[in-house]
Amino acid sequence: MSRTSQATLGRRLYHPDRDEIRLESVLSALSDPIRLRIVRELARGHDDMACIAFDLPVSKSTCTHHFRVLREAGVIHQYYEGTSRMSRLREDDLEARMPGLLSAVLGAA
Amino acid sequence: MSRTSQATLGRRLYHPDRDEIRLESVLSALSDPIRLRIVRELARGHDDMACIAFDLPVSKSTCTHHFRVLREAGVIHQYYEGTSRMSRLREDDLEARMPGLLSAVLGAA
DNA sequence: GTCGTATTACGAAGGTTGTCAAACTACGAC
DNA sequence: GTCGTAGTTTGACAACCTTCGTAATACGAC
Repeated sequence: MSRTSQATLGRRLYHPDRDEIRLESVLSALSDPIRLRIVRELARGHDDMACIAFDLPVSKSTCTHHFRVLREAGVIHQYYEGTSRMSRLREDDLEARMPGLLSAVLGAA
Repeated sequence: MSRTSQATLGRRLYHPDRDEIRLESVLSALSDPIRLRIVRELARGHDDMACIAFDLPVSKSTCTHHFRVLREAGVIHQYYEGTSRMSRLREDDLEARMPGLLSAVLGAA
């Protein structure tokens, strides 16, 4: 304990490198309606968003779970800002690895 | 019994209509490595293919299962031809419902 | 330090998925 | 008719996924 502001750094969040992002994982991450909704909101979303801003119809722990799946698949980037966890779409990385995929998903009915 | 060539017709295969194809189902269907491999082969594939032509590293029943998932998601169309079951990508339907998705998936690493 | 907020971690229930083997059905060739 | 080939169906199993509640943690404000 002790070290006060180390904690934020201590809470490490795994993010795959750009070239570690796997198509299967991304598709799988996007195949859940709640996660799709998160991604759509992030895409519409003008700015990075805290988890709480999404107002999802699930419990807090389930929410954490879905954000983790998206992050570990490489779809979103997350970082701590005070007590909140901000999320941002990894649009550039996705576009580099699977060109057109994200926009096709967002554009679909 | 009796009616000889009725049987092929009797074995009905469910296919969703074009406008029943759901994004989540398609993404989920494509998120499995074996199914992705099937789709890639079909896309490269010049012609409709029988299941056996794929030479997949799984048992027959598992094979049946994967083809069914693809068919019920609306990704492929299947029909009987003698003792074989032929498969074909529903490229037009997919393109109409989720433009660019299939080619993005096929183009990805 | 204490308190409140945002979030994570743990553990469990319930459902779905991928896999197989064994038994079965449908068709074509003979 | 019989035989072989292609595929299905059933039933099983382990692994995973989604969900939750509860307990714990990290930070900001006081």
